Amino acid sequence: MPETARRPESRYGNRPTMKDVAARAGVGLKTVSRVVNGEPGVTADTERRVQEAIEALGFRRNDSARVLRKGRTASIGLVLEDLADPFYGPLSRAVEEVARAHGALLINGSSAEDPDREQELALALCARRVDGLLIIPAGDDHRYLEPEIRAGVATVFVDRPAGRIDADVVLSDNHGGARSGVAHLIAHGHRRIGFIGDMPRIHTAAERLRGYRTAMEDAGIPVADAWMSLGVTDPERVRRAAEEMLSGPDPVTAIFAGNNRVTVTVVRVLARLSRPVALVGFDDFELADLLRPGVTVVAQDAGRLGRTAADRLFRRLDGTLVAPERIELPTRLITRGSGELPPVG
Amino acid sequence: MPETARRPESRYGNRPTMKDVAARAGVGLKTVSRVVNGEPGVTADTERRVQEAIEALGFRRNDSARVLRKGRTASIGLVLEDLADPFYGPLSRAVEEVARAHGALLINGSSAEDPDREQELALALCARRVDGLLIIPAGDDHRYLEPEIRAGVATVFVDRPAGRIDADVVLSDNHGGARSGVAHLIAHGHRRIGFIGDMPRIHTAAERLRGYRTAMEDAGIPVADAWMSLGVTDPERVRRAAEEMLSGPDPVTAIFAGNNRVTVTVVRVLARLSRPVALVGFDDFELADLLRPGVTVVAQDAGRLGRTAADRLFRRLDGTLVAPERIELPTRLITRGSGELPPVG
DNA sequence: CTGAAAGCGCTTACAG
DNA sequence: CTGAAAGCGCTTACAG
Repeated sequence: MPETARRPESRYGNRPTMKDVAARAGVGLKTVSRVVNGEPGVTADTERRVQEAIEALGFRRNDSARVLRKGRTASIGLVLEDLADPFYGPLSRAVEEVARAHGALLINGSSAEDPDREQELALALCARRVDGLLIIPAGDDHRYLEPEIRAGVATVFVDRPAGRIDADVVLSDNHGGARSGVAHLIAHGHRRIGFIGDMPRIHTAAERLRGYRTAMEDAGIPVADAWMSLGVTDPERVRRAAEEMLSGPDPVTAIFAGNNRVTVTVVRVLARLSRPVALVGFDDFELADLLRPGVTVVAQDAGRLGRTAADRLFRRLDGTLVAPERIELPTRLITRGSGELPPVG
Repeated sequence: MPETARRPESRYGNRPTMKDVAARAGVGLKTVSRVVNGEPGVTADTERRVQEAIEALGFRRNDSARVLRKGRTASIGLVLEDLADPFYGPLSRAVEEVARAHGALLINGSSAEDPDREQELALALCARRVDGLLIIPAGDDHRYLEPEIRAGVATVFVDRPAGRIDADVVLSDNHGGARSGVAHLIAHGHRRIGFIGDMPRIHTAAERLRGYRTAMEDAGIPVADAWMSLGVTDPERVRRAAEEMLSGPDPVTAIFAGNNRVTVTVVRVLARLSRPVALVGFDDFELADLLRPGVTVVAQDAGRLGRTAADRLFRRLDGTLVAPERIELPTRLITRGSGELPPVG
């Protein structure tokens, strides 16, 4: 017969357990459980003795053990691109508030726009048995989540739709927003309009490019290849793209920037230019109104995106919902000056 | 004899367990465990059969159960003020990268600058048995953590020191940074300099005010009470504070802003003013260089703050460290124009 | 190379 | 009002 398994080398020192509390208070384990969880059916005197033992021992319930028995972890996961990006901070914060209202903890992680890392993170969260998963996808194939979803992990995609699986998604009207932003430039007399966006495999980038094309087509303006540049949002790449569009015999007179990272770099390029170039950016950003000229943007509400997705997730956890749905939130054009400059050159 | 306890109403559906995999593969539980964990001592043929069963069943190891047995959760917690604040995004991201390098997951939560909420969050993380805790404190009494720290939860404070307990802390040189920023204004001829900061109970706010006082004292300039305003960083409060200092018979000719939230609001107030007022802000922020004038700041490195604290936490988890230490990181004055304006009025 | 038994710290479902 | 037994899904420490 094997010896009693020795206690694992724990970093927690030897934390007291309910058993220890029970022994000290001279009661049964279940009574301690009742007191700890505020369940009824314990006399005031017994409760006092248990409380004293808890404090003397410095006991804190081990929620890992609790989770194992109960089946729900009261936690949800959020996989996003990069917490350092000002777009995701408010989004994550909004999700956290909804989670908190439901008594759940939020675990978020950054995919760094790497599909492998997205998968690794999402599955690690599943292994920790989060009740639900919010994903801002980096990749375009999410079949790896099928067993998890089938096993009951509520899943909602945010900002970009899932790839090759049917799932809830909450996103902004990227096509319509870009279209209206570009139409705004056209209305102010521009015809040679550049588009600088994120990598084309990213859904939002592709949709915004499509919005640009639609607006140009609506106005009957043929688009030159040299006017469109998609790629990483690294400042160096964006700067070069902008400079190319702005030079040569037929430079663009206006630029539509595909996201906040791009807009900021383009603003820097334009600031060094002697002639005025119009600019509309997708995504609002702090201080956009204080620049000269103020930067006209197509704003989306990151907080609302997160809140809406988290609400949907918890309704799924409540078992209220059935079929996956696509929820599209409107964008808003905010004019501040840069988008109203007339064409020059 | 009681019946076998029924399976709890799980939201996970009925996920397959190692036992199910073992049954399907026709092997013992331990063999499945070996395969899942990549342990040696399994023949290629057995391993293949187990892998097939895993895939057929859609098995994923339950890390909650694993954690319970092993004692370490491979996760750390980060309690910060507000994830939507651009200062904390990069800090959190830096911590995440260090955690990832150590194979740990990061759980972060916002205290919303509320001491009760900080405590609630920190203790919830302890109940989930995070291996370590990184705290940007909202409160000034952390004795509630004593039982946890004694039980082995590695704890490192970030940005602000712990209150009433002895613990590691990694912070910026708030006093020295503010002092140099104010000295810079004095060097440019200012004597009537205002200070607008966060609530005085927040350590960084108090230290930066102290730096302001030191610089003024160094220069032999007596400070008027009307020149100092501390409180919430709500735009309305800050705006009023700035406007008061800037009006009256003896208005200030320069303002030192105590953090990034304050700076942004002060910039807005100054933009509407007809006369130039000098400004130096604590904390750098995006686009500070593109404003007219560019905003001179005392910059701290949020990413480095997070990285340093996380490194320290993991060294504590390795058992390398003993006595709590205070690590102070230098700040850097970045001149961009607003801090070099001469006094007017 | 393989697996049965015991246990991690809780909760469930009972019985008294 | 109270508590003993069984079990959540794994890993540990063995023995074969």
